[in-house]
Amino acid sequence: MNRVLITSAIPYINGIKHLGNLVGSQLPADLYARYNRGRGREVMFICATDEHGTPAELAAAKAGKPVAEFCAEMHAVQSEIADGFRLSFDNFGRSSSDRNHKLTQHFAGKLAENGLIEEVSEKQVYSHADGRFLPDRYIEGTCPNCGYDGARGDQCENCTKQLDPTDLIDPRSAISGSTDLEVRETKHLYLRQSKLKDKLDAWIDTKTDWPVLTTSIAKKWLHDGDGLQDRGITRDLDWGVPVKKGDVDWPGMEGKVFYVWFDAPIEYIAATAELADKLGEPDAFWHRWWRTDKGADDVRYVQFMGKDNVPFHTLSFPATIMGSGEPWKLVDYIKSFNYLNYDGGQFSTSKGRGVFMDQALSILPADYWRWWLLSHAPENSDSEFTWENFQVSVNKDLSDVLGNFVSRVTKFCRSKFSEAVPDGGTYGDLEHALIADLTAKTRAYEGHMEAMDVRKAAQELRGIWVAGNEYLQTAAPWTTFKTDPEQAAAQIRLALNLIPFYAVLSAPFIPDAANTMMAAMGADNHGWPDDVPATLGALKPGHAFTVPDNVFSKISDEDRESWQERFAGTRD
RNA sequence: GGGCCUGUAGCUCAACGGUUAGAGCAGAGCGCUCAUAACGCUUUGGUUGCAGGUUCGAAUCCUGCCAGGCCUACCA
Repeated sequence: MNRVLITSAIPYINGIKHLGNLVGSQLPADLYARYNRGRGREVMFICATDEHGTPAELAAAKAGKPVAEFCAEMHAVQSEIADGFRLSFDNFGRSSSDRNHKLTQHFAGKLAENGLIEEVSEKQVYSHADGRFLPDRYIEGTCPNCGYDGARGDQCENCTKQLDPTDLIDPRSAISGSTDLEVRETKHLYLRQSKLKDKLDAWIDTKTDWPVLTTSIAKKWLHDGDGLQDRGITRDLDWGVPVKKGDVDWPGMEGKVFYVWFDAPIEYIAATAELADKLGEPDAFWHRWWRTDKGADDVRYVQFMGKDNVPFHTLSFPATIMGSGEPWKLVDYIKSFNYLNYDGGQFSTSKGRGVFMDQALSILPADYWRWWLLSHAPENSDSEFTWENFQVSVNKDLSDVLGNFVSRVTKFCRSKFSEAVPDGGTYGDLEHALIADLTAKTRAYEGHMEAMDVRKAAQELRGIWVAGNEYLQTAAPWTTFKTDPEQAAAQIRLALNLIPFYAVLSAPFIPDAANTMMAAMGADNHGWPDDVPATLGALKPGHAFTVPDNVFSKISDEDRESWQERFAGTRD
């Protein structure tokens, strides 16, 4: 397994995402990408913006901009924020790209050729005032069941009854409030997933090592009721991928676009092709990641996503791939996450509740967020962000354990020796015991990272940092120095060597701090410590370093309190 | 309504059916003084949501109940 293809669920274009969105896909995907690069594997890490669908059109209208312009701007914004969090995408593409248009149309054409597309005539609600068909949940009215007047066309939020838009009393458009609605006949394409049910079922059955969260959702959809249902893959919208059969028109489907969930996962492939275009590379560049007949047969493909994305990635997208009859790469492992809650409730984009990605970066460096979010990733159940927990965890782990270690070692050496690795002395039992301990811990850390056990990996990494402080306390070079400066030199030489070692191991979690540590130590070997003893001898006597400023400053009580207040209410 | 997940120390979380249920933080005590009032050591703290059952043995498996969360297919 020397080549790893990693995709993160693609964030929707209509606004800036909150920390829950970040920790559910992009951040753990980045952790895994950085780790695999660190291990020397060839990595293709892909993300993009998901730009189609009704909410994008509405958000653009609200911003008073043409949807294409709005999406271009929001893509730039999200791209900049991703950079701010040090998300190391090889490409951050756009689902509205020409590549995605072509590939989506290609897949649709192949599916049609293979008899997996069905044309269905159905009735949908059209709003004259809005000039558009309305998805069920964009229709509001009075619930026939409980009389609640804010019921949506798909479900009444008050009594939770499932509804059909035509059930509503006095229906109106949720967009404009207009009651000038009409039920119209419209033709749509359906992906005949039901024909692939057994194949999908058998495929899922082979994925015994996937998280329960992933497989249970897939199983539910496969077996619930009548089993996997066919799915509409077109919509009556202006903005999207025009419905075509490959590169030829699709009679009767003029003016329609593919459903956003049909084209979004295809963008993983398209974004890789977009990268080839940017680099001026031929199609072979991306084929070797995505076509098993063109070099992708030895690729391990891992997807990261929040639990809400699972049905599309376990069923619809694989159905698209399988149904094409072409040798496209299927996912090998799906890592899914639960939700992160905020201070006793949910993050809410509409209410502006919680911390959004841009706000997070405006108050603290990316590493603080990365560390907390990853070390508390909602892997087994929903987890909760509180400011108290955030402050205590970050101060303790990053400032006291890691940052202070770097500080005490470099400052001690500067004051007793110089700003260079001291010569003299030899390693004794204590030093060899530390090296053995760190070797074991490093192997354990690797095990957790390979398994994508994010929290366990963070815990192990923290243990590796702690081992340095334990060693210093036991070796006590400040005491040794008084009687045996040579021995103290050997002790501090080892301690100094821990800094670049820590930097390389920690880089997937806290890349900026890792760079700071490497730079301060004048270290240029970013290679993974496969050989821990050798790595801990990399900085030779006489090697110059500088004492860095505090790698992590602490979060004060005043800051915490002010942020707590600021983010409790409404955004902006 | 149905499905799935979760419930373990004050908090965040561990624990292939197998010693006495463990870590970190918080609390208490001691030590150290190189360091960002940092670090290290020791320690208090649990009827594993409740009630049954299976088993030589249950936090773990089964049944029922309670509480919280998510999903339930045209928002994405």
